[in-house]
Amino acid sequence: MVLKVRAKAPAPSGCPLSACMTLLRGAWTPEVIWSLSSGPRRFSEVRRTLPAISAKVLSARLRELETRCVLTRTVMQTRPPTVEYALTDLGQELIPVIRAIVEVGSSLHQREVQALRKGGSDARAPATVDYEHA
Amino acid sequence: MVLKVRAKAPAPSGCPLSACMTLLRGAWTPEVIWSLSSGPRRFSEVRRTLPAISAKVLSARLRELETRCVLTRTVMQTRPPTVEYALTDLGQELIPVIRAIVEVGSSLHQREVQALRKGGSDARAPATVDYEHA
DNA sequence: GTTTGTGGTAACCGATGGGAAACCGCTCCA
DNA sequence: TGGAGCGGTTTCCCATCGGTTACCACAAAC
Repeated sequence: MVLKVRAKAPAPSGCPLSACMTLLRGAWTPEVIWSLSSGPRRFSEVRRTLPAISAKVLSARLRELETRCVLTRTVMQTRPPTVEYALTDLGQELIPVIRAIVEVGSSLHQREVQALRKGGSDARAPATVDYEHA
Repeated sequence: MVLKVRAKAPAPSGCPLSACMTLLRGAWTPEVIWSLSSGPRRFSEVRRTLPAISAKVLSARLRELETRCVLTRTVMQTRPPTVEYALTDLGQELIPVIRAIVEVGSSLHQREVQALRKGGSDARAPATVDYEHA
């Protein structure tokens, strides 16, 4: 039995685009960061702001973001102990990215509204143009 | 056999964050958009700028981005026929997002360099702080 | 006449992802 | 005595994702 050699690198490593995207990868990741952008929150607080996320995924995201130095996890000496998650400096750097994403998302929503007003049935027509002359 | 009802919506739909992230989802998606940001390119040109992407995935991404109105696909009447991909207005709107991502990626790289200079062995230490007093 | 380049598609297949549900110890409160 | 809330973990399972390989037609170039 010989180990299969991976013919293509999983990530171009040198690329800053892929480097940052690994921080944002995975379901709910931007939402979790966004939820912490207004200040530190506890597990159940984040969960309440993101009602559709499952505990497992939220737990996994928080762990990953911690190991990637995007946020810190602080166990408070209370009874019962509570845990607080807060963005690091690196996490704060991601806020402009997410803000930019939200902006495009909003403009996307406005496009849809306008498309609906205009009639809507051809709003989703394929964008392909066939046989344009060169 | 009863169809399982999806108890949780796959996307919070109203959220502009998720709305925009669906445009960026999937391996290589930001890279492909980035590759087209400097002007229209043909299939094989994009492939050359992204040597590690497979034809299948590039093809899939281009199709998806077309149906999502991020780019247009134009078949040129040449021999042999060539196909040109270009960003739409919506695609152009994504450029600032990707630029922001690249910026964080670069700063990430600088952090790594600094961490290596400082000694590096503890650069990857867990960020958890235990037992902080409330 | 074989290779190169053009722009893909189809089948296969292992890895990963994420949802659902069950479960955990602990403490406060009724 | 028994919830309810805290902050998760574990297991199961299915869907999807993405890489690999093979293949297509056509034309120009070597």
